[in-house]
Amino acid sequence: MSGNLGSYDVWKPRPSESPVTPAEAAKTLGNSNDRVRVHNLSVVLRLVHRTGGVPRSSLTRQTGLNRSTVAALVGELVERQLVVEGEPDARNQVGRPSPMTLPGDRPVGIAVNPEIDAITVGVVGLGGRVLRRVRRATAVIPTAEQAAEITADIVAELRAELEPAHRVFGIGVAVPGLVRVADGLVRLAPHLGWENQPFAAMLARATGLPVRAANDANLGTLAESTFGAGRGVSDFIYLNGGASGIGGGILAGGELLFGADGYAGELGHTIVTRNGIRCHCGGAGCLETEVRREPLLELLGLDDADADELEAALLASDDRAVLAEVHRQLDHLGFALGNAINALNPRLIVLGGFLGSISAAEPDHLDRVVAAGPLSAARGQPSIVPTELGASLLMIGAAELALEAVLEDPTLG
Amino acid sequence: MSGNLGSYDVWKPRPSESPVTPAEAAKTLGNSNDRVRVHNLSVVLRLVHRTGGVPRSSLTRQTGLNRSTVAALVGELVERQLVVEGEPDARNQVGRPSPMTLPGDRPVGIAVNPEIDAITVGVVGLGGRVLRRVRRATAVIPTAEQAAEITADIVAELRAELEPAHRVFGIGVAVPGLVRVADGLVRLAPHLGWENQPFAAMLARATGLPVRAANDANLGTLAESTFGAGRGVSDFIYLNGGASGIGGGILAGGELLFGADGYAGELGHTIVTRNGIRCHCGGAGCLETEVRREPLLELLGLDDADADELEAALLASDDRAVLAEVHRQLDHLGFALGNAINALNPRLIVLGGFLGSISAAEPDHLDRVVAAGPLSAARGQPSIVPTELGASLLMIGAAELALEAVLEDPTLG
DNA sequence: GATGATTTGTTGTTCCGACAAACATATCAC
DNA sequence: GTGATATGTTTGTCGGAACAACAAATCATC
Repeated sequence: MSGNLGSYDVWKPRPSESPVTPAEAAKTLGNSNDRVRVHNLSVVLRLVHRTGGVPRSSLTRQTGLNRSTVAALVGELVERQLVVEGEPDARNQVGRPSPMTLPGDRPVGIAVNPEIDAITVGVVGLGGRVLRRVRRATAVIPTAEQAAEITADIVAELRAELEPAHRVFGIGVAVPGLVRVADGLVRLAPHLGWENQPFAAMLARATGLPVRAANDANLGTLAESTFGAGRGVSDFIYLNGGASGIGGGILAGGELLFGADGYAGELGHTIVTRNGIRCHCGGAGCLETEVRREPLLELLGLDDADADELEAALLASDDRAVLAEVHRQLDHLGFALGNAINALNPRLIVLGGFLGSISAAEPDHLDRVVAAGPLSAARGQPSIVPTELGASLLMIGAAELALEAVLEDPTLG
Repeated sequence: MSGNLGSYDVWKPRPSESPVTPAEAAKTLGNSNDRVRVHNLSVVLRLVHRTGGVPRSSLTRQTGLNRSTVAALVGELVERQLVVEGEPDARNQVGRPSPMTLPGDRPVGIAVNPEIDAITVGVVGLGGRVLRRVRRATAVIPTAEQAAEITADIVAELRAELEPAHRVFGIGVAVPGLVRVADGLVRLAPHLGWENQPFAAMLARATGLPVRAANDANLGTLAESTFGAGRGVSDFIYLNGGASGIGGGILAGGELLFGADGYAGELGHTIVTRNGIRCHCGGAGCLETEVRREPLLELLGLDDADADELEAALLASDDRAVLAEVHRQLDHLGFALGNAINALNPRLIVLGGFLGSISAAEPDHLDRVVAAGPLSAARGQPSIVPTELGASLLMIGAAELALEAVLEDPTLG
């Protein structure tokens, strides 16, 4: 129940009783002291990563480990170029100053986000720092093969620049669709027109780097959890409204919820009305068929607008039809959120994209709808807040997937 | 990523970056080797607990630990009377026979389930074995104070019988309502008429034992996960239909999902229709106002019936009105499940109580409804199965809560 | 600005637990 | 019976974290 090596962590026994395969068992051979070491290195590195830099004394407190142990751990991480020690924080406090432990510049992860009109590739260092960002427009919607090829080209160029000063630990892909996280198969990405495309495998072959893939909104959730509005919150729901629909992710018990295959969090396809419009997904009356950006843009007489522009236009408008549409959409959103809150009891709801815009346009409406939901009086309301991370959200989230390997086992470095 | 001390387990870093209080940090003092030991003891004990007994050689394989280490661990557990070694399994296999490691009889947890007309208390040993079960009927619906008093009386009687042969490690309470798991406050138990009753604290004071409390359906989920239909499945949804409504629980990533306060899994209050009947919970059109046992009993001309009798009656009936009502209820159930599946991507749905009955009466109907849901073609269907644990479900689940302390730290024993 | 209190970094030692190797034992197959 | 195989048992080794004692750097106070 309490921490193991430092209160910062808890052992959680794997719950399944699935027999361990010989291959799996073989992986666990070796000295257990090594494991303890790896774990403690991981704990320290994650703390530095998440905070972007902390005094070493703070690491000692937060991990509960001995001063000398933390010194040794940080020393090893410095040697592996995963962290650097910096000048002590200038603060008014008695006692010997403690050197800052900062994320190192060397380790980076590559983030990839294929879209219908472009492929974006980013280079992200520890601490969620986006170092580079390349957006390559495509003439047509790329096939998975084309996307892998284009991405591999960009990655090759970036590596030529980056290495050997930096070390690329892997690639994380944020896919607008259903992704089987186990092997990175894109089961269905409707807007890209991809179905059953082993995109992670393609990209791994083309680049020689380890590749992991997941749903874009799930990775957005991860990013918000580590660096954004969800920092320090162990249970929240993230919902993002984009041009291609509504994506979502669930953080539960401090863990991103993937579900059995990685398809969890598809709150955009929550059915919000029994006799609604048919959705491409096979259902009808999905949240994302009822709550869309287009009707709002049309009513506002806008051609195109990003979330900020849309929000400004909504706030400036006093058109009754606009207000009615905003209310209609917020009602649907509130319905979906109400049921999700009921199932998940989150502490927080984070809204991104145009969902943030319509919520900001009528700040109290959504709260009221949610408050009218089941059990809300007894349970209490989660706060509803906008995203904190802007354009870099997906880059950070996807890179997190790539950097996870070093964060979990810093001796890889 | 892989296991630490034995592949059976994974370290999971605590995700929140909340600063560790000095008190918390103090708890983690001490030799880290102790921690490793405690964890490995815990792993072995849990394996024995879950399986009800395994050869020691199997423990070696499953944990990935060294033979000699496992021998030492089992030895310590035997010394602490948490497990016993038995005769080797008679099997046709070369090699020296390995002694069976069986759950010890000494450690027990006490399970409590307050209901509107009775309080049930059970004594459960490791391996989910229900040793005793006392049901004390009450003339009126008990208040929290009364329930605590009655329970304390029963517990005192049981302890007089049990001790010192057995050792009671704590009390787990399954409450039909919203329970704040952190401190066992019963936030709202509508049928009992309890509101903001610190039931766990009351019972702890009255018995002197550590008490934990949680929602009954959540504990049912835990029981099904450890010993029932959900064994070995890391992502499933459990839904139970009882006389007082519909309760649910979610197992996600191998962990019971409690949410921010412990109110997660309230799928009985999923809103399934926009203009439905008002529910006591404050919402309207909740699943449990639309899907109820009473209309079925009425149509069948039954006065009262348990799940099995209801199921038999449903299967025997050829009344059109009955069928229509079953379909109506399954449609609502399918709607709620469809949205939950969409959010959580479970591998399995476990139905208990009369929900299992109506599903069994029309086996394909629910599957069809769920299959028509959003993204179901791409995602694939979870299987829908009935519960495996019968009357002992809540006893086992609640006791699990009590035994969790020893399972987590066997050196307490 | 010296002095003491306080906090933290540094160094050498100790202790504990898991592993490894060698041996012992019990079963199966022939 | 004999060999192969798997597992229990015993003893020694090794690694990592804790601990203690000391050193260093800051603040507070006079």
